[in-house]
Amino acid sequence: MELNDVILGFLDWKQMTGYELKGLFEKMDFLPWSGNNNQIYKSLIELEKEGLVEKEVVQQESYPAQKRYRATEAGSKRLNAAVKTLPEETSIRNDFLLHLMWSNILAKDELLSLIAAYQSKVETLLAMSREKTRRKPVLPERTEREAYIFGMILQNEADMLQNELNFLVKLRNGLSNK
Amino acid sequence: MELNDVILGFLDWKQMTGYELKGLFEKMDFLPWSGNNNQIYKSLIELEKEGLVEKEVVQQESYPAQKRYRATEAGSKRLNAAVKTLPEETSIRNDFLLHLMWSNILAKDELLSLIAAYQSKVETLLAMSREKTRRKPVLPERTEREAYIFGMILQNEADMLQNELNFLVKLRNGLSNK
DNA sequence: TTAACCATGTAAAAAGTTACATGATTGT
DNA sequence: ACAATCATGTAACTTTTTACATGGTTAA
Repeated sequence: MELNDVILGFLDWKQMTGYELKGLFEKMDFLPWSGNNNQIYKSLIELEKEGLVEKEVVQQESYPAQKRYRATEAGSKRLNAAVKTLPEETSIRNDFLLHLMWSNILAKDELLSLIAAYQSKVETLLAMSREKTRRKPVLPERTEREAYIFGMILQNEADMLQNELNFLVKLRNGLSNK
Repeated sequence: MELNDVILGFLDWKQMTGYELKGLFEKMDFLPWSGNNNQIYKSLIELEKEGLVEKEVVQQESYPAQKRYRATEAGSKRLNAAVKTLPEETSIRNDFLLHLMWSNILAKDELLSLIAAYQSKVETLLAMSREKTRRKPVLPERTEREAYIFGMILQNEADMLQNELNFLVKLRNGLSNK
């Protein structure tokens, strides 16, 4: 699933502008293409050219005109096909492991404080993740099943972080006598 | 830690060629810059220009000449500094979650078979990961501590996959009555 | 004879991030 | 006054992946 497919999913859920999409991408950390993501505007133009979305221009008094997009029939079909493909394997980029890899040049106390520093970073991220799950954003909840699924997706991030913490604890314990 | 720093780590461990480095990057899945990675040659030239590595050209009868690199004093220093920086947060790219996100358009049996298909993929990856850990490649084991650390790094991949499997099982259980 | 290995590199394309650019409005 | 929000886009840059390019050797 690439960026365009995910956008298609949102626009199949409800009509919205590029600006609103940007906000959603920012909030949902499990989506790649985060940060200051203006490729969305380019994608929308592309999707429209392919006939997968259609737009409606809404003039406003005080703000610039909105371009409100929604998925077309063809867009829904394309989304359906994309969802059914076999998901790619999860790719993880763990910078901590790269540090650990060459940590032999560190003294023991330096190594332990590196681990401690990273661990507290992960703990902070976990707390933030839980907080975000608690006051969850507006999510598609068209059915009970969908509501459950989005709950699980939000949960997943915390699971991963907890797993990382477990690893760090194991690591420290193993290091204590070395 | 960027590509050049990781290369520096290898060359601080022992002298080797770009070709050998390529092989190691391919084997170690926790390293980004995998696959057919020829940027290594460019990096080596760059590192040499910066005086962080030095090369020795070894002529061979039947094969092309080898350029054997090793880290310089300055290279070791740079590596040391890089290792001490606070590691970046782990970034995960989970394509399965993107599928799940818009799986509302699937019938229940379609959803379950999507999950099953992905699960068996993860199971295969886990088996492969364990197999790789069993007959581990030549790793730096300059000290007992380093040997332990590389063991843990290899372990980490399996941990992550197992965690993903646990998530999938939880998901299926939760879906059974929806 | 075909694939894998040894050994080096260049080039192009794709994907992703960051910065630039504009400009009114609303809340602290 | 300053930051954040609303709203759209372009441009440049960095990173990563894929393909091209060469050419001998060794093992199944």
